[in-house]
Amino acid sequence: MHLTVSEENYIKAIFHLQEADGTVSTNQLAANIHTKPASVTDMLKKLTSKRLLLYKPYQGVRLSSEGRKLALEIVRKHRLWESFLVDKLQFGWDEVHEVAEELEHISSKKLVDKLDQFLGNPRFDPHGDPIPDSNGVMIALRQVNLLDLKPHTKAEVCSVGSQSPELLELLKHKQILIGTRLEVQCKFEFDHSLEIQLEGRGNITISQQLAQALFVKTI
Amino acid sequence: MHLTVSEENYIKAIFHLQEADGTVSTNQLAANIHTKPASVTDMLKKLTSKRLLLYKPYQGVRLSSEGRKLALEIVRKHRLWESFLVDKLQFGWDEVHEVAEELEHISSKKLVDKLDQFLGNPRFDPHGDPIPDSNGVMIALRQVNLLDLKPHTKAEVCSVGSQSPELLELLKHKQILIGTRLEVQCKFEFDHSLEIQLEGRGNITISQQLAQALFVKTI
DNA sequence: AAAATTATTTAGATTTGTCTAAAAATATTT
DNA sequence: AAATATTTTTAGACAAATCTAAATAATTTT
Repeated sequence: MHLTVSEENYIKAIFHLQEADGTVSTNQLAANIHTKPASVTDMLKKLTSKRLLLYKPYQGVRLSSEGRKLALEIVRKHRLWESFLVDKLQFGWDEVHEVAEELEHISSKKLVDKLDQFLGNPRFDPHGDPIPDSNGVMIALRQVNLLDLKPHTKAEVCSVGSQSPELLELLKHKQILIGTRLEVQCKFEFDHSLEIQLEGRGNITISQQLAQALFVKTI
Repeated sequence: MHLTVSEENYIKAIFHLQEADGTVSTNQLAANIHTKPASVTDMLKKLTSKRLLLYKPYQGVRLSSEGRKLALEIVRKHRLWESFLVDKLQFGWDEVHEVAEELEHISSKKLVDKLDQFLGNPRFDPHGDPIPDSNGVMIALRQVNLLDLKPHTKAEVCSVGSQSPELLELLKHKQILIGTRLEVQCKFEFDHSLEIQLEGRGNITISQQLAQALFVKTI
């Protein structure tokens, strides 16, 4: 099954968007891929006819198992190339994404597997995201430190790093508890503080010290 | 100046074809790129309007200096990636061409230069072809075609004239690779075949077609 | 030099992936 | 539940890169 670069980008975008929702809307995709909804509809029909999507007009779309398999291959390539760029070519971890967006479309399966081996079969990329193995199996990212959470990933607080009264006092004040859902909006290099959105509430700022004490799981 | 993959392939093909002739015909290009002459004409007009070609209808085409500069960038990328695949990922030198055809279109200049450095700034690729430096300067090969080698001159294989799988298969079978040392014993007028002695091995016969595809330097 | 052949270009069609504008379906508000 | 707003799809157009078939230019043969 050979896909064009454009088709691969749709598959990948749907994969990432459906992590959160399960089902992805036409407008969500259009915004993500920087195209118009009409173009998305066309592509959804095309990929559906290739049996890569489960698509009901007006009802949103999900990957078929075949589509999911392809998505994982693309994600694998992306993350392996990012690892290569950072570990071997000394790129900064913040400047590899764009280049990896190009490299992920190189098709040779043999290349990917040899690259994986060359890198020592890394389990995580430079951003901490898990790398699917050559069978398309990706370990679930269970608990990550809130400091390590990527912006715009939805997560749920699942543990705290200490039981100190001072910490609990602060959490109480900010009304953060186990199960609270949130999304990192942005990170500030200067003091490593985060701006996060609490589900159903507004945005708040979290200090480095506080973020370090919170563990979340992506949802 | 951003070029599509297709445009880059035309620039590269013209570069390689004009080495021999100076000027390249529409049919030559069509055969090389596996398209029809009509398609070539369209592309020549397009690339000419971008000032990358010197093209007179019915009179053939050459690269402009701007076009030549771009061609050298593509050749540089191709040969660096081939070096990477062979030296770092342990590909066989006869299986890298196709993958490098894809990798050569990755656009990041920074990537290419870091790759070059990572490889130790190699001067030649695994096929013995010179790699242009980051300023687009490529050293000339003082190499002679095996057909033109005088009998009883010792020489060393330093490049092959094409990357076709058929040729590479034959070389593999005869165990001839870059660096193999040989000496022409005699030439036969009838079919232009050669008898050559491989250093450390015996004598073998080389057809005209094969000799034509091998370039050597005297030692 | 005229005829025949070959090479090249032009004209018009096709596919892919995109777009805008309008229509239709769904969701939300009153 | 009717009106309004939003989302999604359809219809028709466009640019890129290709194709086939026909026309034209250049070259070779007789």
